[in-house]
Amino acid sequence: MTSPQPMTAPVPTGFDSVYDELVWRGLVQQTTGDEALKTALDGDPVTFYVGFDPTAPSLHIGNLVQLLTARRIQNAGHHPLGLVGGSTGLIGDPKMSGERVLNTPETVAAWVDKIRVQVERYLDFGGNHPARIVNNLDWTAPMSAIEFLRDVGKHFRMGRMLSRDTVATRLASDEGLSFTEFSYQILQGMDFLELFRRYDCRLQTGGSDQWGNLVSGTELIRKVTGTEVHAMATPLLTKADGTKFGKTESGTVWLDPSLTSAWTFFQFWMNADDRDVVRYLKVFSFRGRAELTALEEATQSRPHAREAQRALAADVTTLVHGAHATAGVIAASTALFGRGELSTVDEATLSAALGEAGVLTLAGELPSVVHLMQRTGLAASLGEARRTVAEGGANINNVRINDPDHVPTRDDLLHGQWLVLRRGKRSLAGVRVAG
RNA sequence: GGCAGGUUGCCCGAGUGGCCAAAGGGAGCUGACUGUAAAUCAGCCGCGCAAGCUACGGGAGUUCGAAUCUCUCACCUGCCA
Repeated sequence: MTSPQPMTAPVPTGFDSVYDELVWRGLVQQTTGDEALKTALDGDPVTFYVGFDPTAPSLHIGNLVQLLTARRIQNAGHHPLGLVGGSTGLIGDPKMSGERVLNTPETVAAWVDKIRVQVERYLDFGGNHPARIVNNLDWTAPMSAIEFLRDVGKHFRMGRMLSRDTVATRLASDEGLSFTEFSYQILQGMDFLELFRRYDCRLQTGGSDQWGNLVSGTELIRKVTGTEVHAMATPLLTKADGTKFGKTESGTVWLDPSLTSAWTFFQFWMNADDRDVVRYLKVFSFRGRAELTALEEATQSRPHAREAQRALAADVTTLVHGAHATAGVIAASTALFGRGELSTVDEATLSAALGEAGVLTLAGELPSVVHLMQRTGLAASLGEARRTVAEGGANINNVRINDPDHVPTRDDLLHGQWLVLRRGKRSLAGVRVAG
């Protein structure tokens, strides 16, 4: 994260109504009332909130959907509240797959700090309708069990709570469901009520998996105050090939550069399927309707040029990692996936590129190609590296290596110290020979 | 607490004494075709150059030889208390 404030003034979206824009971008799965929500968003500034539980040391690109949706609503003139779940993170939202392991309060507190910083990056804290960060631990921690049960619990009906999809599934499962996790929906409902009281917050947004929790809040507010407030859920992003969005072979795509490098992050978007790329642009890019329509047309008429993928990768990487890192990654990609003119790449670009891909630093005798592949992590074992060589998938400086015992020489070093090691078409690593 | 069934490689799943590093499927990897795409086709897919080593829930046995048989421990499932 190079700057806490990557986004400049709102760009024209091509829409008069932010609600219409959200629908067009495919961000509206379900609301408490489409017409009522549209009217509210087209009117005076509304305070709304979106929450993130600290279940990991970083947010990931699934959470980014929520952050950018909030920013779009803010750009339309509304006040966002970014909530970090200091209390809900201690309890755990029930998952279909089974009971969560509780994290220690120290761990949760540490993650809260990291996630707060990430949330701050995507909202605007200046201007006429600044964002604000809140932590639900602030109002939950001081509350006594008696207050919780009398003032909040009394408004929740067991039938309703038990009918929740996740709850019903878990109760029917072998593992069952703890009272702790069962209570989660009450806590989240309470958050909305509290934010309504403190800030007149009237809208909560979240992923479609949060729908029950969102409604838990609107219902609580109606019962306690008689006021109708809104909730909006975004759909789960899908991939055309049916696999889960947001994962690579090596796992979740995180926003934290120490968990997912800018290079890996960029490649993730660059590799988007033609069938998915326009939908992703609508969700993750701030380009307006006219531009996105042009990119959609480009994908259809000139798919090989992959203009939409380039725009998507550049836009999202810039948002998350900053313009500087993105420029480096683009230079890197152009050089390393180019036509083998590696010698023409200047050392600074090469060094930055390989730095993103991963570098193994060596001194002394150069090892053979299979050892290099194994030590850079391109192959999990020497045997796998040998197989790759036998299959014709091993390259040094864009030259295919057919002998597993091939040892590069000093003459092969680019700029006197670099080797570009590639497995297959996409997996790259750098080797830097010191001394 | 009793009785019955189960625990196999990243996942699912076959295998009931040697021909088992373990069928088949999925995932993954590589090549061809391409566009750092999709689809398709082909090969690969425990570790090791190899000899060999490790592996079928943990441990102990029987046997020339065990994923397969015996004992035991742990966990899961179903039925009965």
